[in-house]
Amino acid sequence: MNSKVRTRFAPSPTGHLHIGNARTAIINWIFAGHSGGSFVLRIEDTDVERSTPESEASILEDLRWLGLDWDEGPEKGGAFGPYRQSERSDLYLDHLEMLTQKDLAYPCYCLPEELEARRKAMLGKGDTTQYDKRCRDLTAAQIRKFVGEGRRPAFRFRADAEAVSFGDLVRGDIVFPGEQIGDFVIMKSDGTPMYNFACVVDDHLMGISHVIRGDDHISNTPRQILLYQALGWEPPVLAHIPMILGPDREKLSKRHGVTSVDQYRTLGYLPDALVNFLSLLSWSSESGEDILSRERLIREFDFNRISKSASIFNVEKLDWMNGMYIRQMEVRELARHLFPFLHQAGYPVRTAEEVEPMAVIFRAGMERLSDAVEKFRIFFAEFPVPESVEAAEVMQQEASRSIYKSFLSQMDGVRDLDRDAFQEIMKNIQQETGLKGKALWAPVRIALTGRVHGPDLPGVAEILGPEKCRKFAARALGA
RNA sequence: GUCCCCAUCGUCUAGAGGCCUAGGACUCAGGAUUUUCAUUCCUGCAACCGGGGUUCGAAUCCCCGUGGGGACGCCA
Repeated sequence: MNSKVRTRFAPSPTGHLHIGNARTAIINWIFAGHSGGSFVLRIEDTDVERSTPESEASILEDLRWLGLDWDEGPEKGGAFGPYRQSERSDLYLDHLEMLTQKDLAYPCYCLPEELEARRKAMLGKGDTTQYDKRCRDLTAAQIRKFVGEGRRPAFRFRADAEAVSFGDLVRGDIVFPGEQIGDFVIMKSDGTPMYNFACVVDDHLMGISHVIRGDDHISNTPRQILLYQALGWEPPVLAHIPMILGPDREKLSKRHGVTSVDQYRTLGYLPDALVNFLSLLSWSSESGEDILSRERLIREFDFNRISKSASIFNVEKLDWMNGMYIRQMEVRELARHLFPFLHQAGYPVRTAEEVEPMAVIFRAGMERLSDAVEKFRIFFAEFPVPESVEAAEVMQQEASRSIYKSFLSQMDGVRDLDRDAFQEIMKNIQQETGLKGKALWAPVRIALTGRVHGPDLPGVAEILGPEKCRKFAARALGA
């Protein structure tokens, strides 16, 4: 008996990586790390209609961006491949054969339209909508007739259990009445396997020890348990984690707006913050702390600390957390993260290095990386434009004009304008004009940045440099 | 409709019978620091869905309601 922990994340490539799936991936990744096991990535592309290579590529990219590296899977290989279900057809066919041999699966010639009509009728009567088993025991003649009509069969599992129960790591024992489970399709008429079937075959063959997935899969589980039993296999340990809901308390979906990982990346969220935040939905550290490094997440993870109830995605807390990560990050690294946003905004930045000083003075007020576009504008504008009536008014005041004159004369001949030099100049202006505090600083800030508020002014002036400072002050006087 | 799951501040949560006049975090309000804003720090507002049990004692255990969610596909 191999006791090594193996978890898996099995997305279907039918769109971008969704925030809810990302959370599932995170827990799987964390638990594998926690147990010293392996994290397997498997692509469930059995839906020929909706699966696309582009989606697969984007999901892989998002996973990598989140830092959820997989030990086995596409582009990585491994001893249990292939890792795309579309490349494992033979396996499903073989196991279907095993089931039909044992008469646990049978061909069903019903057409989708026929099934749909019957399902509607059942729903109208208020019954459980499940297959009426009419193809269960077809005679050879009946089969010939269907084949003659050109029908290709799907295969259904013969579900006769009285009840199905299974243990769940977060919920304990769950029991489903057998009559609730109809004869479900395991192989489509086009020869591709259905989710429940492929999932069971692959999880077993890939040696998956723990299946950790969203609790919307709970009602699938009894069907899968039946398949494990039919195939003579031991089911893996199951853990159904609560779902993430939108603000309206419904399953998070596209109509809730921003729900995919790539959108959060574009908006300026850090992967560390997103991973930390998502891991805290339905899970909490024993210490009660919120800011947790990946190392701590991995070390402190415990299924006993996963709550059973669904949680609502609360962007405000993510914003706060992202700000915390921005503030605690090394400046060099922050600048590297900021660079693409500034570059894309059209600012003439050449290297991440030249962004560092700006990052230093503005980081305290940032929640998202993209905030830098707006905040850093003052460093790239040809001239600062007063951004409010208040600013414009202050600039016109007589007291401000005397400050600007004094500032200009103080700046005469200044070549290096570091913080201390600027501080010195301000002190001199204070003596010259008799103005101090806000009355002194606000006009200067407005002249240099066009704004009433902003970070520490000496720092701003240092980055602007003496040339611009002179130019802007003169402009303020002339305006 | 049927089945399954869930239920503590607005939100994320702590709580595994007495440590609970229910703790923390986000948000919000007020204050301190500061040339402004922000950061940081301090203070405050704010919750055990309802009803029955069990028990000396229940947010915690049981039952029934109610509410919410999920599933019921030749989707995953």
